[in-house]
Amino acid sequence: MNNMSLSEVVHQLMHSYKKQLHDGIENEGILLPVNHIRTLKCIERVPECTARTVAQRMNQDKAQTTRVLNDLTQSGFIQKTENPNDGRSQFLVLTKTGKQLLTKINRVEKQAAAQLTKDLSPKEVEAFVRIATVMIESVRVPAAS
Amino acid sequence: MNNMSLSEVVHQLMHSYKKQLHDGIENEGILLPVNHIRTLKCIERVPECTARTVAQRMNQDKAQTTRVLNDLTQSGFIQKTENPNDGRSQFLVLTKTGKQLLTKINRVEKQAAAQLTKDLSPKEVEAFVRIATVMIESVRVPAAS
DNA sequence: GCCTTTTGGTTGACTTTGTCAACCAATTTC
DNA sequence: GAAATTGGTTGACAAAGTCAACCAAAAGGC
Repeated sequence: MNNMSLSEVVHQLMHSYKKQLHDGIENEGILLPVNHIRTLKCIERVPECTARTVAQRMNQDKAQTTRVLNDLTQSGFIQKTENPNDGRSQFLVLTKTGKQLLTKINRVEKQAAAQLTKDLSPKEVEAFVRIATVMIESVRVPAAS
Repeated sequence: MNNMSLSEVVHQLMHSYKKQLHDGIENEGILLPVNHIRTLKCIERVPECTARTVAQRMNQDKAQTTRVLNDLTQSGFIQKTENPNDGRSQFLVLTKTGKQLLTKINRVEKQAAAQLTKDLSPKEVEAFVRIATVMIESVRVPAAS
């Protein structure tokens, strides 16, 4: 039996998943990197989403977040609108095009996840997500309040 | 509760783990990217290891594998020796320096893994690795025999 | 209220990881 | 023995990530 270490399975799972998702997305004629997709989904899910929100939720460097957001803005998938409470900040809003794209993305991601979990029970998948979340939380630096 | 999707936990776990490992390695005064470390560990574990073996075991593009191996060779951690059975191929051998480095790396990686799994039981960790392996296998393209 | 500190976001420059194509020599296949 | 395949290499590029420096807005402290 191929007995991979924890670190090795995390690497390979990441790679497998990204490839699966990427293949699915290409089949759908979408040319967006995986990270852009994660960002769109974050914006979809979080009310009054800002760049800071995305960076935090995605555990990502703010410089990187800004760049992805700029790409998505230029592609017409999102818009930045003024935050009335903070002049430095902008709310991120999905455009019509962005929403349409996300419909496709959500379908593709469901397929990718289904492919990955086809040999697993729902309980096992749930356990996996729960355990992974515990690991993530165990090393997360708490955001300043 | 923060209910992350499968894809999101995989991303964030990957990121958390790499950062943990990277921090530990930096503390040890080792300046090697995580991928180099994975490669060294692969060479340590597999008898008669070749570039092809590494690429396959790590689910990685052979061009990328070659580059990492060249870096490690130049840094004096491994050596390429002739494969008597195949003129195209070389066996990869850890040098003394490479072995010493791996001793440190194995310690750091153990610490990183311990940190990540500190709130989990051994059973949960084992379940995680098993479930992850099933997912990886579900999308792996079988290597030509 | 003014000065200092912190924060949200941006840009530059760079590293790391990953991918695809084209190539060459060695091996395998038929 | 010629054709196909394979192991490995190099070039060129994209994607993901990091660090530093910067600016304007907000918060904090006196």
